[in-house]
Amino acid sequence: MLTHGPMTGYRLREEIGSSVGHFWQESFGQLYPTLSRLEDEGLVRRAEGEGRSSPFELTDAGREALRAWLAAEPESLSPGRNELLLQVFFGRHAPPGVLRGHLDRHRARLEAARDSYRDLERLVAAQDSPDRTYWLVTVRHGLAHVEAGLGWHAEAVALLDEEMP
Amino acid sequence: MLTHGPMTGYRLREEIGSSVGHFWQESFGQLYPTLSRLEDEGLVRRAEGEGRSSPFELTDAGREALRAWLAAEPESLSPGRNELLLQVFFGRHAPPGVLRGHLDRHRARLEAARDSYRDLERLVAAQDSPDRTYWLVTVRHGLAHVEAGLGWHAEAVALLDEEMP
DNA sequence: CCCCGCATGTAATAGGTTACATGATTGG
DNA sequence: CCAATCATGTAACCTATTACATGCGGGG
Repeated sequence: MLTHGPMTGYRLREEIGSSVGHFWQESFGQLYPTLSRLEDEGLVRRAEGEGRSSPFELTDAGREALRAWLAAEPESLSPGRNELLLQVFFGRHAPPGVLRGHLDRHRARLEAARDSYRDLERLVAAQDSPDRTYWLVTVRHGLAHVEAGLGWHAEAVALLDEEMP
Repeated sequence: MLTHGPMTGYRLREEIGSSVGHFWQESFGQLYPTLSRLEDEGLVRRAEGEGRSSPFELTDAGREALRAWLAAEPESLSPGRNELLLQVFFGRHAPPGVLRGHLDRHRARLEAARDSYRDLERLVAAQDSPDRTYWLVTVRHGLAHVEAGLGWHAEAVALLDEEMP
């Protein structure tokens, strides 16, 4: 994230939240110790602090480490846990109507997410930055999955309605 | 999972892996302590052990707890972390071709996952169980998301190829 | 002058995985 | 009889979140 320019840890977290927040997040309890470690390893250094704070900036070694990380095979993301799906799986034992409620509230969350992805898409598409296409691709990922979720919802409701009319 | 019948902890984990494994997984280090806790709480009990092992079975209180959990609002799943997307986001700094390699290997993994979901779908669709529809819905979820991922891959490659022809 | 936002950090805790240790049973 | 599988559990470790503690500076 420091390729965007020198930043304090606090600022860094804001930047993370407003750009890669949909698929990556860091807490302060993680950020500050990590920054110290990176400083020890010579990958970042404290820039001249104008005012009170001391922002961090990338060193040449840091830029090199970034390139190395980009070339490394990404951790194939584990499926993670999805409690809603677990409830669907055992749905036969649920009181009537309960599952439908879970699914409909899920759809509402997906629709809200779709709206915010669309806003973000417009925002990214409009800007003139060398990063533009890369960022757009990550937004399209979010959008594609949210839309898949909405399609699944419709199908799920149809299938389950047959079951218990 | 004990609604399927009494089971040992070992068996339970196998069952988890082969049914809800795509969206939920448990390790032994988690399973055995949890079973002990559930026994203390009176939600499961050790069934008559035919042979060496002592399988667990649901108590009435356990079945009631299952219904209560099914009615509870599911933990809205956190976005999680996706290292591939992070690499795409910072892709401008990557050596040429590297990103494309990551994406193509990702596609191969998705295609393999799609195949195994399709197999599973046939398997579930063919069986005659009161749980059939519920299970099918969870499989369709996996399939929908894998297919969304494949669509995204094609789009991503197209967008990035414009960028660096 | 007081509150809010910027800023840094630590401690407690949670949640989970991996590795280790152990032993019984069974099929080849 | 030996290897693989079934079976149970614990200990170490790791990763990350939450809460807590602290302080500065600027605007109302």
